[in-house]
Amino acid sequence: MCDPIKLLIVDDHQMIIEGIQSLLEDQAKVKIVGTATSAKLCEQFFTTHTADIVFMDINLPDLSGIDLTALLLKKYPALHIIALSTFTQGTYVRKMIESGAKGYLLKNASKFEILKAIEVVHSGQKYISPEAQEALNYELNLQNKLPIITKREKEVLILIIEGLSNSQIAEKLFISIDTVDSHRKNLYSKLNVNNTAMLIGFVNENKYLDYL
Amino acid sequence: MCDPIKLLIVDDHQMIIEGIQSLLEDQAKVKIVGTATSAKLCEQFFTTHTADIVFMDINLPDLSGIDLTALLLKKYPALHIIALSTFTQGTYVRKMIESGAKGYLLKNASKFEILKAIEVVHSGQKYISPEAQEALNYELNLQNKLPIITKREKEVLILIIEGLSNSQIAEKLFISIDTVDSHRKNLYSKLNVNNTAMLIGFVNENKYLDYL
DNA sequence: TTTTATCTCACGTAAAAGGGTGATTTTTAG
DNA sequence: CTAAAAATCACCCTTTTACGTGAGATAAAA
Repeated sequence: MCDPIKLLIVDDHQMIIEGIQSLLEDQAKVKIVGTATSAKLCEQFFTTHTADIVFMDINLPDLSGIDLTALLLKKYPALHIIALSTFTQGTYVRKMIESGAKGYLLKNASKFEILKAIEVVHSGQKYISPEAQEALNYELNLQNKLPIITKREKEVLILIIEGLSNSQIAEKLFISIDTVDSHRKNLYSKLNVNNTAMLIGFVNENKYLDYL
Repeated sequence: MCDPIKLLIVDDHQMIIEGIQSLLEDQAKVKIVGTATSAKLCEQFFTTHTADIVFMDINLPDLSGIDLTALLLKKYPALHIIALSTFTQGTYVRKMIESGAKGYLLKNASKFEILKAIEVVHSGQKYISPEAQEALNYELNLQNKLPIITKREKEVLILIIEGLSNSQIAEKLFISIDTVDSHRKNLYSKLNVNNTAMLIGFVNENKYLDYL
């Protein structure tokens, strides 16, 4: 038999850490080599230890699991990171995968599913839980349908949402009011709305700013 | 020594259940008499068993922990329910307490805090974790500070948010445009904003419609 | 290099919003 | 019953949006 898989758990919930430990304690092929309740502690861990697989919570007190994942993989590209989240929201799944996570598990995963994810990911493949996969598909589908706006349009959009008038935006961006007006018109046209309220409504409904 | 405290854990996350069990297994004064991963299973539990304290997750697949708490307490008023949540959001804390929960614990609680909560609540007092208490105070504070708008103003507000113009609103409510304009001005004045975007921003930031 | 997209600006018009003030009627609450 | 609050409407004026059209400059992609 080969060496056990070295697992690091990064989660700020003591209950979750204990839960995973408890679920995996009878598994010889997986060995929990450490736990960390913050991004900082996680980074410290890697200065003196190594791991094969990391269970990564998305909500950490100091840094998001998404950013921490990207950061760790830059330093240690061989790491296999599996996201661990309460949420099925497609945006999270997408961002974790984009950050380089090899797996996505929900916190209501069964012992069986946890083990499966570890094995699949350790073998070099990806494992995304069915619910997360579905949310991701939905997300990607939606994403393709959403209109694309330019960098400048996004800047203007954000300032509009903040309640600035065209003239205030113009002042802030050092451009003419007419230009701001043009961007605004283009936004209305692209997003298929015809006033400020509808514009904001569109952004909120589609969590549009998350895509940009 | 007296009988151990009978604890039921209601949470749809296997990891959390395992975690709590693991944290409490060496405690003689607390005995976990059951676990339930849904509201339905929780209700079934009580048809054949009893418990002193219930750890209640807020997000359950079939029914919210808030509603389940109210429902259980109607049937079994002697129960002591402690909410268990990832979230510090004041709204949740408030609603759980309103539903009759005697405690509020965050899922990153330490073993020590969990035990303390159990003991305090079992003795008949309330235990709310410091962070949750703070969020609750903030919530109640905020609630008192939020301006009060009238029924009609609320109707107009909603239509504004939906993107209708004053004239469209007037048509819909069978009143004059000037009247709609008056309501709009009063809204701006009461909520201390001066354009549509800021109005919507205020509503979103404060989840204002939830209070009305 | 040439096309294409983006960003920029201008002008004009009509509609809507933003703001102030005042007044009547209806409802609600003390 | 009476005072206060809410809902209604009117008018004025200024600013901002909304919509159309056109066009030059620049940067990116084919």
